[in-house]
Amino acid sequence: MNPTILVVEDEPAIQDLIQINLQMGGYRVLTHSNAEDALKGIQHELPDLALLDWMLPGMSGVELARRLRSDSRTKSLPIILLTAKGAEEDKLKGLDSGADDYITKPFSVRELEARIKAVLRRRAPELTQDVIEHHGLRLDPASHKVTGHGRTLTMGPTEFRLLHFFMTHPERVYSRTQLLDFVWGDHVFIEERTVDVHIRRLRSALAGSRHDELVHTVRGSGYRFAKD
Amino acid sequence: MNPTILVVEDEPAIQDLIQINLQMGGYRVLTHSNAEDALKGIQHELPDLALLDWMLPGMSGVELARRLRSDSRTKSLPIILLTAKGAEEDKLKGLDSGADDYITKPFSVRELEARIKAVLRRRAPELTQDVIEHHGLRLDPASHKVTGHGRTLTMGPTEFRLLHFFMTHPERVYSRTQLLDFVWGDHVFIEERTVDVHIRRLRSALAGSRHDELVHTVRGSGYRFAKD
DNA sequence: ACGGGGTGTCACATAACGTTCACAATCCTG
DNA sequence: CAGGATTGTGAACGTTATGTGACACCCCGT
Repeated sequence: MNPTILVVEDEPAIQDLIQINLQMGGYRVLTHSNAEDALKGIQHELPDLALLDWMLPGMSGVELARRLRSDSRTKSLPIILLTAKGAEEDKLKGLDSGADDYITKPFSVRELEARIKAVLRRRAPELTQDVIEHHGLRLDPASHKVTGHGRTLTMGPTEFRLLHFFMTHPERVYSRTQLLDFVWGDHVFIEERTVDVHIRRLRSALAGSRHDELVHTVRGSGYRFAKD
Repeated sequence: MNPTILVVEDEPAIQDLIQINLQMGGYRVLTHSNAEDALKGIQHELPDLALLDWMLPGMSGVELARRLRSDSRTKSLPIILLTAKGAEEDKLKGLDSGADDYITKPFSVRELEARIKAVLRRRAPELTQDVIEHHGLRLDPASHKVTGHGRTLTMGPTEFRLLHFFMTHPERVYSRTQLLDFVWGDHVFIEERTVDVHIRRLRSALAGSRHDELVHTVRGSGYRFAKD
C-alpha cells in the first residue's frame, strides 16, 4: 500500500498544490485545515508521515507536533514542518519541537518530495519503493518480486510485507505485538500466535534458496532478521 | 492515435515554425496565443503534452504551468517551457513550476523534437510510436498490430491500449485504480473490477502465442507485466 | 431499424489467503 | 530429568480476492 501523508495547512492554494503533487508521486493524502480536525482524523486513521504548517489558526503546527510526540500512538510518526522563510531559522533550533525535518516556504515541489522521501527512508524504510538486498536475498517492492540468488521465491501478501519489514529493519528483535503493529497495522485485533504461522510460511518460502536461516527465533522475545 | 501537443506562444512567427514542424513530425497540434484561451481549449480536449512560452501576455507560462499542475484533470500533463536564454537560469531553480523540461530560445527544430520525444518517453511512453518487443511479443503502435512469434494477435482497442501500457511499463505492479487512470484516462467513473474483465480479454488474446503468461496477477495489489 | 463488435457490469464459481486451533517439539528452570 | 513455558507445525475453517460467463447497452455503419 502506498504511504499515507497527513497534510495540515490552512491556505487552500498551498493545500491543493501539495495534495495534488503528492498524489502524483504515488502517496495517499489526508488533508486538514487546522490542528483540531487533524487530531480527530488521526484517531480514525494513522498516517505514515505528517506535514504540518508552522502557522495555523488555533493550535499551531509546533504545538500539534508536540502533542503528536507525546501520545504513544503517534510518538513515532515522522513529522515535517513547513515554516516561513529565513527569519525563524534561529527560533527553530532553540525550540526543537521534535520534527524530523523543516522545509521553508517558498519551497519547490521537487524539494518537498525529496525531503519526504528522505524522512521516510530514515524513519520508515519499509514504505519506500527501494530495492533491498541482503546476503543474496533481493526484494523489489515496485515489481513485488523476491529472489534468492537469482531464483524467484513465491509467497503470500502477508509474508511479503513481513519480509519487507524485516529486510528494512534487520539485526533487531521484534515482539509479536510489534510485528502485528508494523506489518498488520495498528489497532488490529489478532491472536499473537498468528505471527508464528506467518513466520513459518515465510521460512518455507525462503527455504528455496536457504534464506530461511535469516529468520531467527529469539525465545521469549520474538523474531529477528539477520545473518548468523 | 498520434500524440496531441498544445502550443501556447504569442509570437506568430515562432508559433508557425513550431506548428509546421511538429505536424511534419506526426503530431497533432493545438495552438493558442495566450494562457486564457489555452485553458478554455483544454476543457474541450486534453492534449498529451504542453509546450508553453515562459513570457506570455496576461498570464505567464509559468503561472499557466502551475495551474495545470494544480488541476486534477491536467495534473499529469507533461509540460515543456520555452524560456529566454541564459539569464533566467537561476530563477528556474527557485521557482520550480513543475515543468518536465525547459528549452531556451533560440532553439533548433531538431532539439525541440528531441526534447518532446524524451519527455513523452519518460512521462508517457505509451504515447510514442516506437515499436516495442518483449520476449517475442511485438506491438506496433503505428500500424496498431500485435504479433506473438510472428503470428498476428487480434484484440479490442482497450486491450490494445492496456497491452501498450504494460509493455511500456514492465516489471512493475499497477493497482486497478492506477490502470484505470493510465489506460482509461483520468476522471473516468468505472468499476475497478472492470479491469479484471479486460485483463481476461487481454490474456485470451495473448493465449494464441502463449504470451498470456506475461500478465501476472499480484494478489491484493494489482497486475504486473513481466516474464517469469 | 437492424446487426455486430466493443464495453462495462453483474452474479456466480473458484482459488488463494488469513486466522485459529490442537497437538507436537523444543527449550529452560530448578 | 521432570514439568512448565514457549515455539513449530499441520490442518481446518471462514473470508476475501480474483476468474469467468453471460448480458445489456451503446455506438456506428448498413
